[in-house]
Amino acid sequence: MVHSGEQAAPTLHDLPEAGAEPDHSDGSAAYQFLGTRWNLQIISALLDGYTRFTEIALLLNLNSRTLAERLKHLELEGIAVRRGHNQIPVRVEYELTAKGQALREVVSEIRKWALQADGQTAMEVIGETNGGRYAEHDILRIR
Amino acid sequence: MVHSGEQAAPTLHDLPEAGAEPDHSDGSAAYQFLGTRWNLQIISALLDGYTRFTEIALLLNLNSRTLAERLKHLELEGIAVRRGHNQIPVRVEYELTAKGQALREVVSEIRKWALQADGQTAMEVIGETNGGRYAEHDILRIR
DNA sequence: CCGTATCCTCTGGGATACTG
DNA sequence: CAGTATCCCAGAGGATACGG
Repeated sequence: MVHSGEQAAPTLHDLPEAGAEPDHSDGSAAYQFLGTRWNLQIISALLDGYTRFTEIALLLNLNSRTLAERLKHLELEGIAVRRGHNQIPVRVEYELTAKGQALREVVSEIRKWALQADGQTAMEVIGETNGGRYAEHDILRIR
Repeated sequence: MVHSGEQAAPTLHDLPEAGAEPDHSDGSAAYQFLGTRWNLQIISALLDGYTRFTEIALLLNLNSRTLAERLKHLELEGIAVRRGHNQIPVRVEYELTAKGQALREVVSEIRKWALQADGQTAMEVIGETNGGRYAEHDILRIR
């Protein structure tokens, strides 16, 4: 991408060509989008009120190159908007559009799942380790 | 993977080392997992009752190599189980565990989102195109 | 039918350095 | 601070062929 016009997921908007084969392939654009690395985490961060570029980069420990690309993608999808307050020092804020806010439910469910999944995993671990102590793994952190 | 023990997402189970830096980085394993290409689609397919290997491969237009790897991963995560009926011709079925079934809510929310996202997008498109006809794009297909 | 084994290409994305 | 520009490579994953 860096090479010739960065571009992550097929921009939601796109259809293989009206006359092509009844291709069920690509799977819904939504899955494609949500299934793209970092997108969920970034959205999650935005939902939690993190709006600054650097803030998010630090939070997710994500390099600026990738974050910039993803945010640009979110903008194209109409999921987030960039609001640049031209002042010194530069201050930019990203926030979710209605479409982006609508993902709150999705993220919410994911968090629920992660929690119970953690529980189940913990039980498995407990089963195979002795003592009431948790092993030094299986701690699902939800950002 | 084929090369040296294929392995997609960090197996949910894993922690950078108890004594490491308070690394908030990696983001929850759940996001890592759901944010891995194909996982969501495969789970969605399983939720919809598609249980056969070939069936899923065709449905998602996914090659066997990748599908096999992902399914193996799902098994390791305790999200799906492989049930091999030893008969001729070979017949294998994959089904979700309780942990996997729990993802139904997540998938459900994603579908809802995709639908309304589609609506919003359609409206935008309508706004910039004339006539009541939809442009030949923006058709969100849900797996 | 259900995979595994190879080969091989493409690109995601980290590291690093630099601008406005 | 908020990116952009490069360099660069491990690894995702498609195509193809084969095996139980």
